[in-house]
Amino acid sequence: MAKQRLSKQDWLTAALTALAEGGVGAVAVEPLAHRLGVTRGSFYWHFADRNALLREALEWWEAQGTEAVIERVDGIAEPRQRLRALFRIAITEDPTNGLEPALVAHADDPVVAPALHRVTRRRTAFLAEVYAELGLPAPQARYQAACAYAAYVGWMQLRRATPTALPEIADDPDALTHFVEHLVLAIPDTTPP
Amino acid sequence: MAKQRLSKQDWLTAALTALAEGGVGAVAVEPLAHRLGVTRGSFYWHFADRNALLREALEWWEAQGTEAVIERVDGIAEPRQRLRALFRIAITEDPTNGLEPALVAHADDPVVAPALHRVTRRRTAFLAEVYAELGLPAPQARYQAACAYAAYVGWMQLRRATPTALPEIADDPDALTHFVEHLVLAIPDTTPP
DNA sequence: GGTTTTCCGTACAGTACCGTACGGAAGGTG
DNA sequence: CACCTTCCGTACGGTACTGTACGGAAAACC
Repeated sequence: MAKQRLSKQDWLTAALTALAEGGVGAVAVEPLAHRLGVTRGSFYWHFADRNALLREALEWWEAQGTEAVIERVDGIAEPRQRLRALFRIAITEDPTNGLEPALVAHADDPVVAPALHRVTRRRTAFLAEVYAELGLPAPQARYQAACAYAAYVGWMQLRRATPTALPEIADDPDALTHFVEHLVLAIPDTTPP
Repeated sequence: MAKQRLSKQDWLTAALTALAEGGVGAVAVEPLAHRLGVTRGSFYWHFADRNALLREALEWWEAQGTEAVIERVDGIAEPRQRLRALFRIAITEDPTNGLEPALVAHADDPVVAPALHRVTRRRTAFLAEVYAELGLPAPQARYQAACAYAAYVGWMQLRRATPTALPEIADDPDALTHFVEHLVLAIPDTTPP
């Protein structure tokens, strides 16, 4: 039923799945081999060691989960529509659900840290550009980008961790709309009375 | 220099520190014993096993990090001021920084899941109450509570994971103000044109 | 100050994973 | 069909952790 011979990509996708489910510690050669129906002999032909698998898996995620999405929405002329499309894609089409919390939990890992750093910078920079295009001055645009990205990250996190405790976050389209509009509409004046 | 004899609480705080730093997998008896300057013989007198330590540590965190904060701000009459105080306390006075991402990353853990569930429900319920007090109808209040709590969770997560990639999130008081006001000011009308 | 309780060290299996070395089967190539 | 490359299984040693059993020191009590 399963493939007899595995490719490198098979191991990468399996690693990303395990990473999203059980964190960095779950990216272990023996359990993955067991799940793939082979022995560890297969792994050590494709990869040098466990860290190599982790590094390559993160590089693949970095490309698919960031650059690909940005390219898809970069052609939308109207900034607000561009933001809406971006958030909706990022939230609803996430192929590796729950991967980001797993990475953040091991942000001190020497393999995880660089990938996380690059992705965060790339995404917040893109957001800040759009908010600036909407008329916010540069510092405000960066603040707003940080807020929006934090909200996105937290949303993904809660949806994965506690879907039953927060039912509207899982499958309520109205809640999603509320959330997206909350991110799109930047608040101009924030000085408390 | 270090205490000769340890109490149960010593193990609990050490477990929470390790949990915040290295995730659930880092709550291991032998490394903790080494860090505390004792052997594992000490541990197995205080606790039945590793899961017991994890469970009790989470219960302690649950009480300190949720109920205690809510009680502190519950006396503030003005709802907006109550929200501001709540968020500022939760963000700036978090004693166990980075613990939540570690928990979310192992949300499927049978010990972690119940604690996470209870905390999420308690916090979002409190937020929804305040937003309702601000005039939002019940569903909107719940949506807004979910948004605000997601933003808070993501903020804590980013601050711990990528402080260098997002410098304003770490130690910029203006960014913090922007963020808090972004959460306090609920957006009434969200229908896109 | 002797006894009891509290706490910790030591020693012993047992488990799960890593990485290496090597042999051999499966699959393409001439 | 020989041959060579690609891929995988097996076997070995090593590391790190878990939990248990038991003895003994350190504090507390009267």
